[in-house]
Amino acid sequence: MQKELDKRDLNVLSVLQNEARISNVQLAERVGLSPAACWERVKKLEARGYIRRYLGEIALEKLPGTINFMVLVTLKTHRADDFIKFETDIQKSAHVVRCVAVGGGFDYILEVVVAGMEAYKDFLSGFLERNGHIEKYSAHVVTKNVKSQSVDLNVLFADQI
Amino acid sequence: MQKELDKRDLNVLSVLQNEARISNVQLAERVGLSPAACWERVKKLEARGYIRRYLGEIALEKLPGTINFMVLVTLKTHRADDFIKFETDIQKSAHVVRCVAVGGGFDYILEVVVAGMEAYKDFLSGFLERNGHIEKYSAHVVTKNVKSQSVDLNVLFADQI
DNA sequence: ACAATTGACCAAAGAATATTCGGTATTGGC
DNA sequence: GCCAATACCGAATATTCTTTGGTCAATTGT
Repeated sequence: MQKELDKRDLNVLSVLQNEARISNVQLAERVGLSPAACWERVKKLEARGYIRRYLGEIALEKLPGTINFMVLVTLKTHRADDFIKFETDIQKSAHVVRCVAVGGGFDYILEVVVAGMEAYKDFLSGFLERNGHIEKYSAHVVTKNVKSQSVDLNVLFADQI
Repeated sequence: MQKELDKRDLNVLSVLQNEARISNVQLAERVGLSPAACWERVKKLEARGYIRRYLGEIALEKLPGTINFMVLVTLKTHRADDFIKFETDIQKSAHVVRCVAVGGGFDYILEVVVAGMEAYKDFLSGFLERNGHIEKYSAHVVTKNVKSQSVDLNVLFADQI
């Protein structure tokens, strides 16, 4: 199995990234392959882990009463064990939709979705306060979704395409 | 056209959110509808704007040299015009994949993807420094993608389902 | 150099799916 | 009661998926 992605692979990824429900026939046309060859490539990209999954972007703000907020978290202690414990807790919470570990000033950035003010308070007092590992946090309600798009692979790897 | 989402709509959204490429036949089975009825529902949900689009989640960290980072931004001034200008700039940058406006302490949180150290520095010095509206910012390199999942609509609206 | 192997590709075909269409039942006004 | 609107189903056609077998070119081992 080859190690790198060629131009066509990047092309396939680039299309699927933005139009996950495109038919294989159309995708094949776009990248200049026969449907069968294209299908093989997609399956391989999936198998090799370049495509994690396909998801529908739901307009959560249209659902009544949802509150979206970001939380910056600093842990008390920074041993490997502390990180693991915190991250397992995060995985369990259905309200945390995203969590990245970051460098510089604090440790994690979370994105959280709840279904109302009550759930919002419950999350902060319940989940965060009860978690013994957290030194401090700051919660920031999302007031507007300014932008949410995929990386343009053609821009990102302009030199390789 | 009805205003609310019924139990089945939430069900459909819940499935499509996580498995955007599921076949309509299988989706119909899961939500207990005929394929035709299910198809109509999906099309309506799309037309009503509850489903924004379908996207493939690409494992960017597997692509060679990509750097992912978050930026917290505070604007100098806070008139409506300042926000608009900043947001238009954001829309133009292919490297900014996400931007939310937030309350509490600072104004925006950005998520940025670049293809190497050089592009990273270029972004900070170029895009951010040159933008006259920014008072201060802090950049935080993402060291680990701890979690990235969709909201569980069944949990979020447990009472309504 | 030269098989043998491998991988990517294509065309074709059968299986499965999407999408359209007509028709029925239920609902909510009027 | 009656009409219109809506949600649904089953069936039919158009399109697609997925498999299969075979060609070709590049790669590998000898």
